[in-house]
Amino acid sequence: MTAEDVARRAGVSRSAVSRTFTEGASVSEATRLRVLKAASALGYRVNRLAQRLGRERSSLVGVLASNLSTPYMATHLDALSQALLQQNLQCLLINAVDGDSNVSRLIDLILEFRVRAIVVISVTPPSAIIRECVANGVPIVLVNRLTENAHADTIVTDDAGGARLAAERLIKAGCRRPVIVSSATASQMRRVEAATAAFSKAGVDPILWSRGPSRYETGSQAARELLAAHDVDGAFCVTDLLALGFIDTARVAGRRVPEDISVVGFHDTPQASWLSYRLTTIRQPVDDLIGAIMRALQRKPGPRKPLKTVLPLELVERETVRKR
Amino acid sequence: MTAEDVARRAGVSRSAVSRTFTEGASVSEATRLRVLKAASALGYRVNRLAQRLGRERSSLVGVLASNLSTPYMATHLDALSQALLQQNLQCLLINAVDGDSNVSRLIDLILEFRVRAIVVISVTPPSAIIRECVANGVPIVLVNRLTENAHADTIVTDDAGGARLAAERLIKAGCRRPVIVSSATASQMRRVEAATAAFSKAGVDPILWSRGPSRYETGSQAARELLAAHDVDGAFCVTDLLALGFIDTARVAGRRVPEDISVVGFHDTPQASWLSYRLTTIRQPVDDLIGAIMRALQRKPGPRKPLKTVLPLELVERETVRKR
DNA sequence: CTGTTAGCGCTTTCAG
DNA sequence: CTGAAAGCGCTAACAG
Repeated sequence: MTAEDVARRAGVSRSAVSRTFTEGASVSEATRLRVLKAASALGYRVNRLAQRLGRERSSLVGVLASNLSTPYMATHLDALSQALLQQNLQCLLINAVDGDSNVSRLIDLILEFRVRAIVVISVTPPSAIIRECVANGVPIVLVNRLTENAHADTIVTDDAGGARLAAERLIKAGCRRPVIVSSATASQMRRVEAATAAFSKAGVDPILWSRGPSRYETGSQAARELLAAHDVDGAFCVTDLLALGFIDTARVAGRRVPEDISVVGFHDTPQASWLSYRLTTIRQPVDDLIGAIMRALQRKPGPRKPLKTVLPLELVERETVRKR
Repeated sequence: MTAEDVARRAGVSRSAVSRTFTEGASVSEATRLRVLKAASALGYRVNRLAQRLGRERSSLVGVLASNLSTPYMATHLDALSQALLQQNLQCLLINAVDGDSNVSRLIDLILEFRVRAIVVISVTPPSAIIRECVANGVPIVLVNRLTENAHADTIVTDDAGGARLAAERLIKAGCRRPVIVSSATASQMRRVEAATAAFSKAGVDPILWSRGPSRYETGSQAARELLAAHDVDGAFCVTDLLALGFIDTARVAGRRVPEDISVVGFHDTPQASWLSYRLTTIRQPVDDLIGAIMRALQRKPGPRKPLKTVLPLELVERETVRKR
């Protein structure tokens, strides 16, 4: 079913058909109706590929993500894909497997679809490919990736500030022998550094533990190793998932949270508020994040100053830090 | 940058360019190299839209989902999108908001992209639109949606069988006053029915509770209401999320799981194995599910018998059912 | 193996 | 407001 078929059946030209399906084109109500009728009779529907082939901006947005099953990423993707749909944008999802071998190739793949823009979550593309996107007129927005690249739009949450909040809370609770557990990704290391600095400033010297992927089991392993070897009274886990694993195995080992060990997480995923945990954590403002992304996508095409947004984080106080 | 530009620079015809980028086309190594060189110098990349516009099958697969942030859906989507990428298929993701107003419109939207196939998870499209897909030569595969429609490929897990397993386990544990908690979606109701039947067969008459969305909070609410009103000794929650919420608030209310109440979930999401829960549940074989989907996508085009797959489920025994 | 020649389905000037 | 005509970038038959 092509526009031609519809035109023939409606007894008009194919331009007329095109026009009735084009927002704000000039067609008389009469022909519009005839076309519409013919179209629905024939089950015609615009071919977006051919449509895009002409000049118009595509409605496809490439989304490069990874670790989708993680509560944190899942929440993000959910919100993002809903927002995209609402703006009449379609989401071309590429799920990089965790040890993102060649991100460049994946972005390249996305570019082949002549997308309107690319949103990158949870992986870091090399600077060269970013430049290439921009050269191709495809804005690229990096979420929570710090990059030196001056071309990409970047939206980051204030990881350092959040980590500081976490460390300070622990200090205020009287922790003198804290651990910081992370799984060594770039954005996690930023949190580790900032927390370490905050602890130092208060004269306490945290033990650093950093290993493996960002999973519940990793937090679990951290607790097993750390509690056996050290006399720990507080933990900043740079991810809720890590924190939950940590808490559970600490409890299995007979430690009480928060009485014996205070724990602070990061993200405020849904699980953090579950009654078994009531985790004190740092809230990522998902809605603001998505809002910023959408704003970046809405910008007019053409050469523009890249957008640099940083979102503040806040502590959400629940029950895994000792009161005093 | 078009194939034409590359051709000019390499001093060949545009067909030569096309051929070097087509798997298994006949080009001499010499021209292939020259084209490749010119292409990379120019930063050329195939335009998939135009490519598809010709005859060839698209590599786009439409995925219609919803509730992406739910651990269960997140796990699925993660696996599915990885599998697609691995097969060189791209994923056009449409996230229907929960109360899926007009699924038809969304499928229609997907169809506009001339996808190779559509995979539907977690919403149920009307029969009419399914027929339309098939009429358009776009196979549609329905995951865990029972439908009378004879055209769609369907892949379902044996919900009834799984529910029976759950009920039988509870009976074996000696539960005489069980509840079944669900949140009233179609596939959940199938589980409710099968479990009810299994209980009846053993001469026990379960209390049915069915309300709200499939969330942790719903399970929590169920526990609050049911435990206040009835003397419950077992619960089959038709979703892990429901089960987890149920367990947590049961414990807050002073009931011990499994000593006072045995609980069985459904799905075996990652959280089910967390140490705070160790939930006995029914395992959904995600890999098999994905495997079946991919198999459906791989099928040759053209008129074919729809594929009907049903996957068996199994009980995974952990620690929320009383031993005896 | 290679170039030439038609399209694929749609949008968009440009005249009428 | 409407139709005719010229592409958009690519692939595929068809001769050489």
